[in-house]
Amino acid sequence: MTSVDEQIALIERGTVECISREELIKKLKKSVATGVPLKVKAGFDPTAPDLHLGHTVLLQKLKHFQELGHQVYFLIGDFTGMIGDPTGKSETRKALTREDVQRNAESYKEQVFKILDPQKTEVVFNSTWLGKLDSFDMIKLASQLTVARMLEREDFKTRFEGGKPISIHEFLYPLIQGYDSVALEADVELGGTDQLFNLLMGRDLQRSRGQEPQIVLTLPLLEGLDGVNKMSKSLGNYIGITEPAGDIYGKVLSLSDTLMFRYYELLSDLSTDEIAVLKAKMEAGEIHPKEVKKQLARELTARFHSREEALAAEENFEKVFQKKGLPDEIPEVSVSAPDNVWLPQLLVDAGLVNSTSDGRRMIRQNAVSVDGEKIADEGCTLPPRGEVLLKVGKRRFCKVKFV
RNA sequence: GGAGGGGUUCCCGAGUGGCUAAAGGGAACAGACUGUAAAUCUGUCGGCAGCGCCUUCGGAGGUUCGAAUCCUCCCCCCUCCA
Repeated sequence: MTSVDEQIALIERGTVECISREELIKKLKKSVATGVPLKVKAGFDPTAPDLHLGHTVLLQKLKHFQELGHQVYFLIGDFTGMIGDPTGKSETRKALTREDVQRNAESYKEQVFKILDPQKTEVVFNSTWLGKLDSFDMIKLASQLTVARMLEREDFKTRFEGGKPISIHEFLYPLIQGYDSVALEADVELGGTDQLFNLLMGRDLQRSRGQEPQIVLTLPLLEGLDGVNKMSKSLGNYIGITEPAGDIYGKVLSLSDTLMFRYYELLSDLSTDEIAVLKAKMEAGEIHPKEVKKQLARELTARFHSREEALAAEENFEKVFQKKGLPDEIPEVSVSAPDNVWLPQLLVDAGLVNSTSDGRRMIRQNAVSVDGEKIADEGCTLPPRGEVLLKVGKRRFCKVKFV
């Protein structure tokens, strides 16, 4: 087994906070001495089976623990998922059924094991123990915390002060998450920096039940493609790990230069020294920033696909965007039409625009081309024969086959 | 339980009877310039087989030639008091 010092070094790499380091050392020493691995917990929301790069920051850290021989508990928060979280008002979130949760869990496993070692990962569901709590237990749990304490949490506080609604059950979330740590007797829990409050809750609850409090490790939140908000599916600023190689590659390349180094720091396997060298060279004008970005794009694409696919994606990318050519794979749509087709309608059928009005706007904006010819007339119609290649803007292509 | 404020198009937010498909900002999209970077400039930003018509302002009714704007009931949110 790796020595305590070496373990600490790997564990601390890239983490924001470790509460507390002394306790962690103590736990590691004990683990080395007894040969008993630490229980490392991380929780995931069952509603989002699409993992993105933001999640991988955490997964990489879990992987580090596995490499050090510890036991990872991948916790799926199905209990909360089945209740249904009403915070996102825009789309009244449906409560998940047992089947949904099960399906999502399978999808999780598939994705997670691209990074984690399935042999050393235990997937657990919090409904296993939370489902057994009765109202009495729940109230008892709730009595352990005051409202003032709750309002210490940044997002609750801002919402409260800003006059935004907070439902009572949202107060229960941190408690429930903390209770998970009690149930698992977790030694370490990982989470994003935004989870700090919830993570600490686990410590409080464990302590109050006579358990040794878990170590809390927080990891930085990865900014999404917009460079402002954290990467999240609902904001649509994410790179999913199951996305096609070309998409991952392209999205990485569209990052801003500043954000690029953030991604290097949080995601790359390069050492901090290597990254510093790259940055210095770029600033000295020895390497073009685009080359630095390409390297990152290759690395990340290869991680979720393969080296070959990453290179193919790069080649394709250059063909399409630098030489304004055509991608290797263009989606194809079959359309049947008795008469000449109005172009805006065809664009809708091909899924390139949302409505004919939208299509007309695009034509007016000189964004539409048919077989490489820019179209200026929104009244344009096409004879329904053979195949045509439609293009809207720079990156929307579709081959339409008339049948 | 009482008093007051509010719910507007993806988001924030103006709009108190016709000039409002609805100001302004943000996001997004397109064009120019680029490195599908940033910044900047320009334009678009409900729908429709086609520019005139249709559907939108929490929901349902009503008044009116005409309603996001007025009335009634309902739903939801916030603040203060108890």
